[in-house]
Amino acid sequence: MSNAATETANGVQSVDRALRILEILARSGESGVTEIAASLEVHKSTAFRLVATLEQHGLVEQVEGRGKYRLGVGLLRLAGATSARLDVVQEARPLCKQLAAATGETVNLATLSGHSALYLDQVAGPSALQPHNWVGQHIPLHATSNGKVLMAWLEEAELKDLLGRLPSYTGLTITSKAALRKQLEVVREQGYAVAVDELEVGLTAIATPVRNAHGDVICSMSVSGPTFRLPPDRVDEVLPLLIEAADELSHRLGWGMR
Amino acid sequence: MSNAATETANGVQSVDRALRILEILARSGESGVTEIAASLEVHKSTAFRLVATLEQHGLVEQVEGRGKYRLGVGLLRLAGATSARLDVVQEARPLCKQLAAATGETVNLATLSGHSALYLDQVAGPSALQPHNWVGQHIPLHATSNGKVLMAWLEEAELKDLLGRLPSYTGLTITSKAALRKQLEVVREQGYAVAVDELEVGLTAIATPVRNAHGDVICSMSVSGPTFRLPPDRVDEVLPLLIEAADELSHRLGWGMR
DNA sequence: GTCTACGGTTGCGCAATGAGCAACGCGGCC
DNA sequence: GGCCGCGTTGCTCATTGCGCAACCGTAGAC
Repeated sequence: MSNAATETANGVQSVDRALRILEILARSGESGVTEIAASLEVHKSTAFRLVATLEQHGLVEQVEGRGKYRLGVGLLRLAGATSARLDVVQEARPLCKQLAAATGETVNLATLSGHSALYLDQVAGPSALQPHNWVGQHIPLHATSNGKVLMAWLEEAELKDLLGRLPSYTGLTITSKAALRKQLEVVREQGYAVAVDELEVGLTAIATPVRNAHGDVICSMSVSGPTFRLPPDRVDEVLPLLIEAADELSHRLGWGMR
Repeated sequence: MSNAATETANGVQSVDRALRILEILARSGESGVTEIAASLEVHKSTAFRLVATLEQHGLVEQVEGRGKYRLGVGLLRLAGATSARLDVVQEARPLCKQLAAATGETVNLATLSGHSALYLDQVAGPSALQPHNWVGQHIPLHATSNGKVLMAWLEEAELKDLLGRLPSYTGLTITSKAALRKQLEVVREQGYAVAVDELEVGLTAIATPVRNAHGDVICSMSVSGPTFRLPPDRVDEVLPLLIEAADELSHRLGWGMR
């Protein structure tokens, strides 16, 4: 009967709508009820009730009494519980902390998710405030050291699927497929990837693979910081520390035990 | 105040149930459909359909084909969008204000920065005796309640790096590393730190830790005032208020639930 | 200062939709 | 092999969630 427009295979309608509201808010940052209702193609009141229910659970909150809605802190609690059960993150946390302390820079853990890199965890260096929290964000693969590492050990078929458009973010972003493939070759050979000013001018990052018991690359660990603090010779200093930490993590996940 | 307890208030029933499933999974780590249905006091099939809808949006995932369900990485993505705009100071402000009003003393928020404590925010109490504004100032760690809290939960390596010279400011300043370590032990045990006349004669302060979703101590909240207004018995009165405020802040930042 | 418009909020009644039931397939365990 | 427990699915009914329309703030224009 209901040959709905988009993918509405099955599922509970109102729940589906509620979850779409969360996604809308994630994308827009802030939205009003009317705006949400328009996006969902439902009546204002329907959208309002859904939002109200989400609000009761702390997943959304309204900004300043009367006004728009945005995602709430309840999500942080849920996400905390999520990453707590991801054994990789759990296992990695002390290592990341130690690495962050040793290098003074920010350490990230990223994995492949869809067509981009999903940042699983972040430990900031001793600098006062967290630079920019990337946890949960999807970051383009071709412009980051993490992304290069995650792609480098993929099967040809999977890789091909990921290499779509390669948008440019700075003058140094790799935008040609051939050049990227060549890069990945280098990454595979040397066992790590570097990205200098490729995603953002002034941002340098180094990444290495983390393997599970089967030897699959399941995520990548990176150290990143402002380019002026991470010139080539400093990168050479940090690299062994990063590799040591990532190898230790792989080891704890069963890699190399046989 | 504390959510989750009050149910069946109003809102969209199916959405409410779906969100409760998320909370159940956050608490249990993994649950089967039958188990969830029992918790919700609904039929198995109902629980299944709700879970299936959550799964379509990546908020839950089933472990290994046939089996139990757990929270999914989609939550990390949503949480990423949340924490992108999340600012500790901003989140803390109303709580600090309330605490300042309740205690009549000055409330501060401090974090670790290099080798000292950086004061992020300050809300003065209504008293006539206004202390000078510490926001943006770097204050020695070993002579303040905030500093002790910030050090108490550090890794040994990081702590070692911080314990250099311990200059004396008053007759009561802790200047021996052994004594300081002992003090930190106490702080860890009792969950708060006190400093009386250690930085300045006539200045008393109490501080408690604020944690993020991972449980890391990211900053400390303190109440401070002239020692004559904060004798030991008054400290005992203020303490629960401070702890409540700091815990609430931690809660808003995602701590708890595990 | 008044008027208008816009956005969030709420009571009401109908029917769409989500919940319960029961049956099924599939493992694991006696 | 048979039993039991699990997740999963078709069917049916009435619960419940939806659309409507009216309400009530605030904000901006004239």
